Amino acid sequence: MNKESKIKKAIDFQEYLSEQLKNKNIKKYYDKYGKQIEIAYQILQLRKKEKMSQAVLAKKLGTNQSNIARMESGQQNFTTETLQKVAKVFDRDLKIEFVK
Amino acid sequence: MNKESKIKKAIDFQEYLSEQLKNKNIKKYYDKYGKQIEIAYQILQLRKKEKMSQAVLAKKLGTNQSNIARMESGQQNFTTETLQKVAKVFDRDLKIEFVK
DNA sequence: TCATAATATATCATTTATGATATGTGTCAA
DNA sequence: TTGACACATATCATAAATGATATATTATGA
Repeated sequence: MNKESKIKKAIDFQEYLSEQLKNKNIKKYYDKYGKQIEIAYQILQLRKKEKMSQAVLAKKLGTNQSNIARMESGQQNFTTETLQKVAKVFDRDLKIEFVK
Repeated sequence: MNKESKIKKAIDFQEYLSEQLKNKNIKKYYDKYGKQIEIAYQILQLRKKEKMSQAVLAKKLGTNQSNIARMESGQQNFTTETLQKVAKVFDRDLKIEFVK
């Protein structure tokens, strides 16, 4: 079975991802940006769940809509302070750990 | 039982912390800086466990000793990129979540 | 004690995250 | 169609993270 058909057969994101990461370039990119894409997605999900617009979330965070769009675009290298603010808005605890 | 003696009787850090956080000023400070102090501590522990000096860790991270000291002092508002680099050095996965 | 390593602190330059405004694009309901 | 809303993107200024060097302080072993 070649790579393409393996990918087509992939049943979930994890499987798809591990296949993609066999490509050195993708791997390198992922090591650097993967985490922030993941965070971006989490924030988007939290916001959607509350049926909140970017503008409203922005106000709650003390910033502006364009900043939220940037945050959710996955191009953001967040600081812990920013993540803390987001957690507070959504009444969550921010968990940051180095796990084996 | 007054506050002081409660604190003295505190058996662990969590208990001590929740007592301290009843003070509004401490609470406010903690909301802003608590997470980074926690991270600082985690990094220190990882480094100590490997019996690694700040200078050696610095080299592995592509930075310098003073920067590690700053990181471990708890005055650092880390970015996810920095945390990713640390995770990589210690062969860990960085976990960032918003938990209920 | 002394020498040396380890860590902390001060300071500066540079890069980057964030705040902010403006504007473009698409959607949807009236 | 038009107007309002939601989101994306471009750009700029500013604050802050990080890189870097020097030096002070502390810990530790000979």
